[in-house]
Amino acid sequence: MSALEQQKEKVKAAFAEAVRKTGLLPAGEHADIALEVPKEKTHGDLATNIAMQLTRVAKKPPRAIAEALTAELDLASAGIERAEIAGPGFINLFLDKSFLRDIVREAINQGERYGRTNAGAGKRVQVEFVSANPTGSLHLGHARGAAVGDALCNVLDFAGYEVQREYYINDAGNQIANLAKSIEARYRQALGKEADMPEDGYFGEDIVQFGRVLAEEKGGSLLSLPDEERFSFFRAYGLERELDKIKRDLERFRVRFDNWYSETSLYESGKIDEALAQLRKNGHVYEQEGALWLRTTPMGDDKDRVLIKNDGSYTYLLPDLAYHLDKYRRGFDRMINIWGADHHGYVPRMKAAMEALGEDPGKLTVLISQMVSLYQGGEKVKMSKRTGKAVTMEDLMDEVGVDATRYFFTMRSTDSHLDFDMDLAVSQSNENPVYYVQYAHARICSIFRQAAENGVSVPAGADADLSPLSSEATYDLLRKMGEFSEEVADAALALAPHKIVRYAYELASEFHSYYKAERILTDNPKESQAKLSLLLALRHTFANALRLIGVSAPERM
RNA sequence: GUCCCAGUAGCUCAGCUGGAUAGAGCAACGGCCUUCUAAGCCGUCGGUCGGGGGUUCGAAUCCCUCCUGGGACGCCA
Repeated sequence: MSALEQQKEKVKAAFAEAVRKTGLLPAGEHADIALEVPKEKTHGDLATNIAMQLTRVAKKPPRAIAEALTAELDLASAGIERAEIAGPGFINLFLDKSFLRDIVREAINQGERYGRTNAGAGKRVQVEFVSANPTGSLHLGHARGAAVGDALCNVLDFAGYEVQREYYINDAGNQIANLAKSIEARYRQALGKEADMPEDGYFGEDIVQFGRVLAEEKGGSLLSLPDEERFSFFRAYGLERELDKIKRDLERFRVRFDNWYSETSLYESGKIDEALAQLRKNGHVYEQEGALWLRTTPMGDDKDRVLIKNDGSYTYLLPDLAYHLDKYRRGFDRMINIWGADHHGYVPRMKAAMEALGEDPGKLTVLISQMVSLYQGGEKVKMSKRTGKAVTMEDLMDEVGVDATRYFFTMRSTDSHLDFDMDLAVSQSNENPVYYVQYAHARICSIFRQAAENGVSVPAGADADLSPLSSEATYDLLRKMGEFSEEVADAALALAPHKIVRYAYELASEFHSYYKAERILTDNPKESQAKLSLLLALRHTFANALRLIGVSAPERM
């Protein structure tokens, strides 16, 4: 439990006792005492609205309840210096500040673990994200999904969940056939022959390259292969290279998956047939017009869905629901999917399918990663899927860099449309929030270097005398620093990694103000040591927060 | 037509599990470098929280309704 949480527990216990003494609640009932850190400093270190919450049961005006409570409150046991009643009935608490200094020791002792919580209690969570078809380069939308998904996993892990990152590879079905046909067409074109691209072909530059390379390496020899053999050659060739490219892009983006799950393996292991049998057994399928349907409407879907087309082939849904059933069977407490906005209409049918399979759809959460609009030079960058002209993840990493890209993609809530301003992301100016946060970390490191140059020892542990840390500016900074683990728990609960980005920014803001207000390396060695300890604690906090969102913490800038 | 997301300061967005005078960055304006990085700090200006109704001691937050923008509605994936 963090220093701040411990302090809160003490205050809660004191209030619980006060509630009992006043007899405001019937015996045996317990009030849920909510404590918050007020936005306004004049409202104290902690505040509670308990008096307002109790109005209904106690049948008294909130301020009267607040007075009764504060009269019974044991201030000393909870480290409270004074309690004030304010506004409609808030009780504002001004605390003995020693708990703030405890935060410094806590952060130094825990180091790269500072901020960890056990909110998740070791529950097993699986997060499936990106899962782009291996038919072309990862683009903008995938990059956002990758940034958000990885940050979310980091946050969940930090909040005490056991996390598995998974990528579902759609390496079966139509789109792969189209990939093979597209490569063949480009290959023929590279040989100088007439060849039309398939209707739903892939028009990316990468495919053109494959054709060229093959024409160079193999000449026209592939054309003499039997149809089936030729097709499977192009298929395997494309799949391997596209998947390889995806893995390289993600690696460079600092995203690693624990498991790459192949759609083809579902066919081979018989899991599709199993799922189908389960659906039949539960009585949720029927035949109509030569196709096999899943009855999803009773579970809230708009219409029933086809599982097997009248030509005998599977729709996307069938392997996909078999895949999700397999996830359930693997025993996760919770499964989270991150899907692009264009797939949001798919959510109800997947949930319905899970219900039809007899599983609890509540264990599956689909986060929708909303659309991204790219802006450059004040203009919206236009893209065309048809011609394969789109800004790829690789382009972004080349032009903007991994740090800024990840920061920008994570800084907004996942389900909000995102305007990505490339000029801002690359600008080395005070407008760029990435640098603002990274600079805070670099600044601390710089002070440590300065200290070393001056022959001042930089504390390695948490044993310095911290009593000199007693200014208002210091307290402001410590308050923010102490909230870290609660922010982590909050972000995990809300599946909202952008909260960590905001937190890091706010902490940086507090630090920059503090830096301006107080000199660290002073003539007073005791003071300098205490302040260097504070900075050491802070450095851990910045490093940890940045690590959660996948952004580097540079030592100099 | 149905469903999803969004509508908060000039711009981009937080806040939305109900709480105090609605926050931040940018932009605009005005200050701060003899001292640990000015990629920084301090201040000023700026809002009928899309409109209307309801629930509540209390609504940006919950409910209903309407309007606007974006997206999805295939035996494609």
